[in-house]
Amino acid sequence: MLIELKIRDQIVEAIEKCYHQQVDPSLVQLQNTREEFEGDITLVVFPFVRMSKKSPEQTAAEIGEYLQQHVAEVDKFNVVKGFLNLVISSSYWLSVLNSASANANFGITEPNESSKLVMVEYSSPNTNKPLHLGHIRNNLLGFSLCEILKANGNKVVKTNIVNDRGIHICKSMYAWKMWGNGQTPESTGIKGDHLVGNFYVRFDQEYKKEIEALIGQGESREYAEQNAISMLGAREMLLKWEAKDPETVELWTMMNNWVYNGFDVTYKELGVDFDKIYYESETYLYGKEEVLRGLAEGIFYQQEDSSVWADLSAEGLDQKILLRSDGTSVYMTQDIGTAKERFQDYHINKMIYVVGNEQNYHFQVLSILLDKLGFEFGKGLHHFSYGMVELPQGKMKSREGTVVDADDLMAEMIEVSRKTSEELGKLEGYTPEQAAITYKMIALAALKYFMLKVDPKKNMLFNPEESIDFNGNTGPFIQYTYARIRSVLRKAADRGIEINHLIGTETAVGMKELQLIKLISQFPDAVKEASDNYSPALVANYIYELVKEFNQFYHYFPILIEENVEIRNLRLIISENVGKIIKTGMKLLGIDVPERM
RNA sequence: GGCCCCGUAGCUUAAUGGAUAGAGCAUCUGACUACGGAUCAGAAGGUUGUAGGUUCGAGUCUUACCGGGGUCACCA
Repeated sequence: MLIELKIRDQIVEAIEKCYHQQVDPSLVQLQNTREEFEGDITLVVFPFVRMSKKSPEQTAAEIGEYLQQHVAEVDKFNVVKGFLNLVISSSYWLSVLNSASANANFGITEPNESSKLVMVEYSSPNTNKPLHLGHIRNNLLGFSLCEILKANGNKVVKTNIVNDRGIHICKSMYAWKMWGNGQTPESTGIKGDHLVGNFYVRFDQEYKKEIEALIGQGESREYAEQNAISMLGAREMLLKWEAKDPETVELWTMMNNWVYNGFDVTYKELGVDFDKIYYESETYLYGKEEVLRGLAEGIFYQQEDSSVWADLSAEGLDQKILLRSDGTSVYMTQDIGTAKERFQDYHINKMIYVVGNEQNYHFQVLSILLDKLGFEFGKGLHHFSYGMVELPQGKMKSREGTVVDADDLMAEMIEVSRKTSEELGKLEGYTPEQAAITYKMIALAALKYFMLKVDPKKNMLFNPEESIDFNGNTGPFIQYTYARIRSVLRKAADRGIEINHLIGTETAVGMKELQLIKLISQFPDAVKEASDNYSPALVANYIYELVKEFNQFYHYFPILIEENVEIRNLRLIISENVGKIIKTGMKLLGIDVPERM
């Protein structure tokens, strides 16, 4: 808010004039006045009593006096304990509403020539099983973060690195070859990623049986795990794949394509996308030369078995392996390589990894290693670390069948949405296609808002039994408010009411309207804070606050029926702008809003 | 065990070191002949895990402990 800057400056000046002290503007703590007190902006005066050598009350009164005289927008003030509550003139708030109203992109900062280019990596699935609830959180956070960064004037490259190689893929391949009878997505009607996932499960079942059999024959568990025939088969496939054996590569290509086609459907349904997809099969050899360079430069060291390590004890961390004794890369090695590659390919200014908090240590180490290798971006990389999604019975475990599948979850929610909509009968006159689009829009809003409204850093609990609510602090609640606003605006147009978009700054404004205008004025701050703090939840919380306030207003005050034309116009403008912010804000969360629901 | 994160109402959660810890769900009560009741209002529900410390002021910072999770792989 512009007014805050002005007031901050004047407070610094007031203290200089009244108490002859220099104050750092950052010491000036301004906050929104709490609802139970009169005022709009509140100064916390405690930090200044040492300078004034007077009581908090007296200090506040003196600063208030000064502000009232020197800032035209400050109408009056009151003092409660150490808090100076400033009342800002309604004409100021109306001018803020006018400028918000005149700006179709209110709250959004468009990128320009000098904008930073940020690459965000998110999603990053394995190709041996379908996406689940954990991936949903990752995808929604990643997508929303990108939208928020863009809304703050950054250019963004959305990227996804697909883990399409390794022993886990070979397990599915082996199972398909052994027990698949040539099944395909077409022959079975099963979505490709699910079909491949089924074979991954099948592998595990057979493998377990083999282990038990070997133990029954008197072998140790360890031996059995290493020498079960399925495991040997999968390992052989991995070797063949790395040797580029044509038959193995062909099988790998075919099954991966099934998975990609399946993922595409899920991504589309979720509404997320990428500008650039990396495949680990193409990047897994990257990084080795960087590690060898580090070794040559004495940054890393080699053990007798010729494995290469980084010593991070100076940073308070452990030893970290970078190349195996057979000279092959590990995960960390690849990440060093891909990081370098990305900065070269795109000339990005910043790299953000959307990866769960179980990898905090990994990214801490990655940052240090890149820095040691002399890459200036090492220290600047950001691990957007988010918490796990837990079920009532704890962590999701594929072995216990508690994994919540992404496709199933979305389908179930759409079904709930359809039933609710039909019961309420709000979509009469819509074609089945229009109605279907709306059900889906509502279901996804429920899911997305549910996951995005909580602080990304925290673990969250998801209860599939209770499913997700459509009432209260939810996506559909916000959509409903939007639909209502649109309905009012449609009716206004039907009745030939013309909206005058320039409000006279002397218009009489009620308390509730003022409250809403203040909230409207804070939208740009919410967008900025969401970016500064990497938190879509801040946008969600803001929208909820705004919508709750609007619903109260809507309940108590007539809009179209209001007889005073000036007030009616003001209320229409407020409604219009609240609607605009809901739409823009929800877009930042990757959520669409319907005209009717 | 070392390191890291988290403990807020029955449940899910909010709160740049600032005023009486704010919501939603669930429970109970009330409000449609105004513009959409997927709404609104009210009631009840809290020693912010426990005990100290710093501060004019602590859910927030700090120490110890208790409880939960993560991580410390020649896996990714």
